[in-house]
Amino acid sequence: MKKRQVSLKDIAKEVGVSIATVSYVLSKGKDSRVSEAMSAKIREVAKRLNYQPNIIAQSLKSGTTNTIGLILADISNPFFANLARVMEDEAAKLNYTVIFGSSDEKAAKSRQLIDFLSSRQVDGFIIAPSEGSEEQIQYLQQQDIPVVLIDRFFPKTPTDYVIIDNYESSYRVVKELVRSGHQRVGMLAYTDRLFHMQERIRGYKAVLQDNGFLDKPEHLCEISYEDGKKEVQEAIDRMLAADDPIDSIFFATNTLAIHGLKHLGKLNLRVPNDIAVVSFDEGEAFDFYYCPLTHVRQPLEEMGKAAVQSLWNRIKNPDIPQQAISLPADVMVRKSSSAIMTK
Amino acid sequence: MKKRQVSLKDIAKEVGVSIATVSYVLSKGKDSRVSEAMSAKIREVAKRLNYQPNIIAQSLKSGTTNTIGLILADISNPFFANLARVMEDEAAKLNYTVIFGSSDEKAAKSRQLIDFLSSRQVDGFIIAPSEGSEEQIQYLQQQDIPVVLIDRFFPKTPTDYVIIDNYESSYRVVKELVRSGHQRVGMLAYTDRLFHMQERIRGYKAVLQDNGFLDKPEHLCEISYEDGKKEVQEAIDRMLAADDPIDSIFFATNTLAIHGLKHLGKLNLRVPNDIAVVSFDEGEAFDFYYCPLTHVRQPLEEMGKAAVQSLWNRIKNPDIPQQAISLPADVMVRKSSSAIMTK
DNA sequence: TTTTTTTGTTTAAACGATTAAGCATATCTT
DNA sequence: AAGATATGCTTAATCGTTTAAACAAAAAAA
Repeated sequence: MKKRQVSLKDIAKEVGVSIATVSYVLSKGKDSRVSEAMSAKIREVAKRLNYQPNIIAQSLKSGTTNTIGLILADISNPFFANLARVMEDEAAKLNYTVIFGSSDEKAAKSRQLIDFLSSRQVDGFIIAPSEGSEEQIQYLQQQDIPVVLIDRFFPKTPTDYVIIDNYESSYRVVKELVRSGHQRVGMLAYTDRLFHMQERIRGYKAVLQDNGFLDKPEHLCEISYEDGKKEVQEAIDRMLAADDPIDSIFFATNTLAIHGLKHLGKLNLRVPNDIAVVSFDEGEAFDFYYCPLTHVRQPLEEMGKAAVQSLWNRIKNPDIPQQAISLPADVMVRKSSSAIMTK
Repeated sequence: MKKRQVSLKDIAKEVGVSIATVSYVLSKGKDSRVSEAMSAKIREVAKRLNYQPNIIAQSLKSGTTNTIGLILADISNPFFANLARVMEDEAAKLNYTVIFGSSDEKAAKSRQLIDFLSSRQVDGFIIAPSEGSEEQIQYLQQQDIPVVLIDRFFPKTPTDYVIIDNYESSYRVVKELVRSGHQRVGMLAYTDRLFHMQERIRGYKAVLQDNGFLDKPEHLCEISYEDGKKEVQEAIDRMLAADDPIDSIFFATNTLAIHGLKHLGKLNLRVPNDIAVVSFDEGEAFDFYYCPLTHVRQPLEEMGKAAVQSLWNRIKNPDIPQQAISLPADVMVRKSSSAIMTK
């Protein structure tokens, strides 16, 4: 059986003093009124018995757990894994632990996670909210449980959040394609109503509009999360076989880009000569792609830090006004968006 | 301020009954002796007030938290991120939560994490132990805290663990190089004394030995975790500039491979014609490498599941004999290890 | 010397849940 | 009808910690 941890009681018994005295020494240190001799003795015994305070008990007493609930779409997605790592470190600096869960972009799973983490009494949440989770966020707010959204947010539900300007970034990266002479830009997006995705789409459309291109609905394909790979393949096939085939693609996320680029490879299409490509996000994977990718670089480090800081702020200071943090994202121009070579 | 959660007390007051009665109804259900009428009423009120049991309090009472402490080298490394994801799901099935931390292969960080998670009263640990953490593991065992090691283990410290046969896998993947005619195989490993790494090195050496090649120490380069990228570059440069330059490289981990392949690219060396390559692990990244990589495929899914199951087993059943699980790994033969083309 | 203040420690309640034991009533046995 | 058993609920202890309040003894002030 697991050995019972050493408790204040054990120390108290050993020293021959009350539990309270031990607690004062060990938790208050200098500014308790316990005599120096007694303090020293208690500390010595505590050390000898290897006392470790039971955080569960402390939490029950204090009503605070020094724990952050982190809900992401999928921890195995490098975008989220990297974010998680940044947050882990940042939280540790503030003496917080992170408990995470993957929602798989499903509102039901998100709901489960929120309930679960709530009952574990997390002090606050950092959430990349999935579609349909808006009421869940509102619920947390009604309960006055601190929440910071990351990557996405709900325009109609004011919260603290940390994002990048998706419209702007999208606009700029798609414009790269147009600037290098591409006229029939296709876009692959996920079929969700989340603001970040809609903004990326809006950015894409704005570029077309501003350059006098027709907005062809068949050039914008929305992909489900469930069967992304297959749908991406079909969408690309469709856009290439159309009367008016695309000459370039904008991938709205890293996962879409990964599926898409693999498929282009299978079709023996070369980037950028046969088809140009731009994408959101980056990753080790793209570093190995034969053609360096023009992409939107999200400042993961800053986003993660800002989210943790913002949450910490709200926890310590529940009544400050809501803080919307929009960080600048860089558009990294590489070869994949360059001009079509005339053969 | 954060609203206090609804407790049994609140329900008891509302219904006009004792806390115990409420507890019996809500936790024991059918087999309590509370009358059906009373039960129904209590359940109704609980629902109306949206009662969520306080897991912290339950944990304090039960001495069990349904929480697993997971210590990995780095959650942003895809190998570990994928493992983490598998474990998260598997743990959830058993009604366990995962709290993770990244050790960065440092014993000191590992020690901190263990202390930290212990004081949070995790029910057990799954650890990919870093070099120098052997006594930490022994300590946990002395405390009868369940531990399962993953990816690595300590031969002198018997524990439950889940690994693959690193010697065998290494042997087989290096043999691929030799089989296709390579005679001067270099190896990049991390400079740690951990068993998995030593086994991979042993496998490599065994292939050389079995094929009558001299064991050239300068063909085996050990890289530190701190400055991996630079050291990999230097090591490759050195091995190529030697009197007896290598014609192929075995990368002992995915991170080494990533650094190494990028450097080969910079040197304008083509795989496999200029230099052949085999590696441990896989990843999205390698899918985009121009030359499909011969590699050892670790069964992440099975490893993660086995580790969680094994830990669960030990938690529920502290006295069963230790279980060493060694899973088979596949060697995926691809183009990167193929024969040198004579030009 | 008496009163006040300071010092050093203990008592006891609390956090929210669980559960053995207790205690009435009600129902069953003979 | 008396004793046994079953039913339905409450009391109280417990997990490990914190902390206000109480208290006794010592030191300082009057």
